[in-house]
Formats: sequence, C-alpha cells, structure tokens
Amino acid sequence: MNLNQVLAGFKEKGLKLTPQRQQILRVLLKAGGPLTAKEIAELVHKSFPNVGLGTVYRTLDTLREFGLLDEILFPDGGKRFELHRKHRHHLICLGCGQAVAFPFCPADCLVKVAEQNPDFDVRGHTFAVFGYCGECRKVQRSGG
Amino acid sequence: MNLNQVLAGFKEKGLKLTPQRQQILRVLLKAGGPLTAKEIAELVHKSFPNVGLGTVYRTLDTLREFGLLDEILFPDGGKRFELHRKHRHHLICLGCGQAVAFPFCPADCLVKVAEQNPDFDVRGHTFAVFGYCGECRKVQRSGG
DNA sequence: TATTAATTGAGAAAGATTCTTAATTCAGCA
DNA sequence: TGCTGAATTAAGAATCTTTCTCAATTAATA
Repeated sequence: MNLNQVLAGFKEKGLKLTPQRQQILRVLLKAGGPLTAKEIAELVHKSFPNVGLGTVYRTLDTLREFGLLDEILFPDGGKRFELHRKHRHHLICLGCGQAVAFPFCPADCLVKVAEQNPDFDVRGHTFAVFGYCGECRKVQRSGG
Repeated sequence: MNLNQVLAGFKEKGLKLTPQRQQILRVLLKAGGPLTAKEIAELVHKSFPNVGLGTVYRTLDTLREFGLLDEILFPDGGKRFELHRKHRHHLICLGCGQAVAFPFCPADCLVKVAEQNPDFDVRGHTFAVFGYCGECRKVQRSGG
C-alpha cells in the first residue's frame, strides 16, 4: 500500500485530501512499526507544528472505518496504530515497547472455540506475545 | 479459591484484612465474569458506600502482585479484572461486554514464534476471540 | 489500651481519547 | 479564476480511567 493508493481511496469516498491527513499518512507509511497517537502527532509536528492530537485521532478513526488501520493493544493497556497489512500478530517488548509482526495465527484454537460456541458470531481475535527483546535483555544484564 | 484461603494468604504476608478489602474480594469471588474497576466499585458500594475507586485499584494491584488477579484487555482497549484461575482466554461479546473463559491456548503459534525469535525472552501472551453472543444476535435481528 | 505502620477517603493529577465550536479550507462548479 | 457549501481544522474543554498525595483512620500486636 502506498500513499497514492490511499489518497485515491480517500478521493473515491468523497473525503478531502488535506495536507494534515497526507502528512499523517506519510508518517504511518514510513513507520518501522506501530506508533502511539502521541508519537504520530510528534512526527507530524516536524512538518506541521500546529496539527492537534484531535486531528490525529480523527484521521485514525477515518482510516479505521476504511479498514486501513490496525490497532495493537499492549499488555499494559497501551494502544499503537499501523496501516493495515495482511492479518498478523505482534511480538511486543515490555522493555522498549517495540513491536514486531509475525504471520502465525492461532487457527486451531479459533476452530475449537467456534465449535464449542455455535451461537457466538465470531468476528475477530487478538493474539500477542510479549517479553523482552535481545537489546533489552542485554541492557538488563549489564545495567542491573 | 475461596475467601478464607485468600484472607489466610493476606495474613501470611502481613497485609491487613480491612473490611473494604474483604468486600472487594467477595465481589470478585461472586462475580460471574470479569468486571471493570467501576463495576467492582459499584458492587462494593452496596455494602460500603464510601469505598473509593482508589481503594479498589490499590486492592487490585495488591491482588495482582500476589498473582491472584487476571487482567483482561478488551478489543476496544477496556480492562476487566477477575480472580486468577487456571490459565485461560476469553470469548468476548462486542454487544454486551460479557466475557466467557475457554481453556484453549495457541501453543503451536507460541512455539513457532519462540523458534523464529531465539533472542526474545517470551514472558506471556494474550489471546482473545470477539464477536456477538447469542443474546445480542437475537436483539440485533429483532431490534434492527 | 497504646503504639505503629498499613490503609483509607477525598480529591487532585495525569494521560489518553472524545467532544465542542468557531474559523478555515478543500473540491466542485460557474 | 473566484464562489459556495460542506468537510475539516485548531484549540481547548470535557470525559474517562488510572495513579498519586496526604491527612486521618484503623488493624494488628504487644
């Protein structure tokens, strides 16, 4: 997914291509991993110092409505956002907050759950693995 | 796990058995499913109208430190709490917020993730399935 | 019963997200 | 190009959950 595709999609649905939205999209496209709303705002501020958090949240909402955004819930309740890619889950470091995607899905469990709860209309699932990344383990060992 | 066992554990660690804590524990023991902090406070208020949310959160923290509490993260970022039982996951209704536990664990995925990320120290995982329960589906069909 | 450290209530504070409102700006069209 | 109307924005207020602060209270123990 690139900026032009997303912008074309926006246009198609009658949404305005404001510079703020474009910049938020650029930030999300450039991001190496999922970002918090605050991080997105800070990165956007490099080009548009006046963009408010409200605009960031509104744009994220819009992207979510379009199915273009994934929300990642951290074990401590924190939220991060990234542009939607293939369905995937995350390996989350409790030390530095970095999240890395992986493509495995708990399919067996989903089948079992659906079988045992035939009345339940399954719409989705969350799955995340957390712990400490190599870097943070190094720091722990040396620092204390 | 019953109230007396928990209280004995408290005593053992030098914690005070205040009426507030006892009531919070009773509420958690009686609960049919995981509750929000606010719900816990409201139930406690029936017997102790002056118990503050602060006390509820402090007691939940204490229980968590003892490994007696599980925190359940909902897809929308909400949090609910319940006394720890066997390791389990939840089937969460997006309509009414009810959560039902199930015992399946995404073991295959965990093994694959660990194999592919040998530097990562895995400490835990989250897994939840969400959708709409039978009741909420009925309401949707009839109500519109 | 007196002592003491743990605990509490009340409210302030923090942090994330949503809402409000008046002002601005984009997109289509003359 | 320049209007026009609706969408969008910035700024800050409001909300919600959670944590913190602190003086007052209380449970446990001697």
